[in-house]
Amino acid sequence: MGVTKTQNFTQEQNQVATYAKALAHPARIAILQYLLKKQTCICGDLVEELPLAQATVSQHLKELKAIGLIKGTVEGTSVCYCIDQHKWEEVRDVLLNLFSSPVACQDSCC
Amino acid sequence: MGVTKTQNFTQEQNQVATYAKALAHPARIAILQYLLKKQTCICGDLVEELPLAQATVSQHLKELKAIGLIKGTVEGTSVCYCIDQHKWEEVRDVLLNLFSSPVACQDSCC
DNA sequence: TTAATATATCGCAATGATACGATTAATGTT
DNA sequence: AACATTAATCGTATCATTGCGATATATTAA
Repeated sequence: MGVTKTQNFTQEQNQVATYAKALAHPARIAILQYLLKKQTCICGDLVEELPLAQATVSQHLKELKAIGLIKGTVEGTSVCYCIDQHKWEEVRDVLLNLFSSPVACQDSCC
Repeated sequence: MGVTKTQNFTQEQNQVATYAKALAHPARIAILQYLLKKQTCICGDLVEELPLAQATVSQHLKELKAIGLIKGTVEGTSVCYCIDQHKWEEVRDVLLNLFSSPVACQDSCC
């Protein structure tokens, strides 16, 4: 059917999956890394940094904005993008919460 | 086109995206949580735990196996599933490495 | 050997994601 | 006002993902 049965899973499971999906494309990772590296808002020159057309970059930015991981502020003819610190830490914590669980099953168990 | 231009991004960007994609479905999160909770291998009763058909569960397991996050051992008529500790820690570290970067851009900057 | 049980794979249908050219919208410049 | 610049949106093509019934495969039990 191609439709994820979201309603049959817990809120936490859906949240982790939603955050992971936002990170599930190298272009979006590249955008986040660039925003982190520059230590400031990026106004404009994001398209030149990526090997994708302007429309495609805009679409990836839209997805990151949709979950609140980045925010854009109109600044003249261009738009300044920032990582949203609160959401950034929330996503980190949600992922960390899953991966903080120790793996009990050792090599010998099966 | 619908084809991700993988070759135009760095290995690290693709790695993060690949791991994130494996986590980008609530059913796969549910599987991992169940394996963590049970503190041991799970032999058989995974299908009953999920609100999905057997074929669909098998497919999600296949995806987790494809990146090495879980491993299956044939045990009689059933298969025992474990989380692979090494891969688990690697995925955790790769994600943590991205999210350990501080967000320099504060509220006031734009 | 035959039957039962459990898992994987196949085939199909429906929806989602990716990519980009073209267009639109908004702002600044002349 | 007219033009230039920048980003968002639209339309469309293509491939990927999700889901499940049906079937194949493998092992155990009778």
